Amino acid sequence: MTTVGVPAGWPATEEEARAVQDELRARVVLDEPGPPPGTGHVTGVDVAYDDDRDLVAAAAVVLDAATLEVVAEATAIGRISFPYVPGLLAFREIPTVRAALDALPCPPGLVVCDGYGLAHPRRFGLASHLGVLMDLPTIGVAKNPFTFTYDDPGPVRGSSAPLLAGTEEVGRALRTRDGVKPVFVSVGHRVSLDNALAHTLDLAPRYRLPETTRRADALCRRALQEASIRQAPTS
DNA sequence: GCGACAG
DNA sequence: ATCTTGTCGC
Repeated sequence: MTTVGVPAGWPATEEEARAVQDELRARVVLDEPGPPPGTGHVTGVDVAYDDDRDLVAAAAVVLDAATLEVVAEATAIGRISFPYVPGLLAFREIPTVRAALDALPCPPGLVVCDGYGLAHPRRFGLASHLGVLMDLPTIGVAKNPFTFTYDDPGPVRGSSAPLLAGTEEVGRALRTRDGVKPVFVSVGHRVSLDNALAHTLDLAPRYRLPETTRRADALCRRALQEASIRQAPTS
């Protein structure tokens, strides 16, 4: 497990953060299909917070895309680098997530983020931001529609419908389980929307959420617990 | 101005 | 995100 502070030059205000997004947005690559679904490595990343102790725990869990077995995992502990502001989530999560990815013993392959990529007020959500900074193929799978609207997909697993910002399609609502609320998939960096959907469906054969985010979520919570206990031991 | 708003 | 027990259902 590695420890990280707030990076030098990290945005301190919302205005600075938005300016960073407006500049980095130009580097997003949308014309690559990305790794073929079902092959290679797929890595889930997620973060847990302890606002009282100013702690962030991030986890990266690498799965074999064909079997969904865990191949490798890593965690990182950091300081909270930005408050939660809708549209600026990346500034809160990226430093620690990046450290966890750097600590992996193997290449992550496709990275699956808990949140959005293109589906973002300035079309530069967490998945796109992480992808550009680390030059990795990324997608975003979110649990909520954020500010977007969507037509309800058919009731059967695999059905999808456009996720809309006005009339612009910024992602898809994808049903991963029969009759269960869909997840919201958007492209991050260097992956097509069709492949993003195929990956997400492959990664969720049984539960609503992809195994990548389920594994990463469980691991970062464990890491946060251990870090909190270490900082405030019980006597 | 008011309300909504990924995690 | 996080605070949190039991409970309804396959």
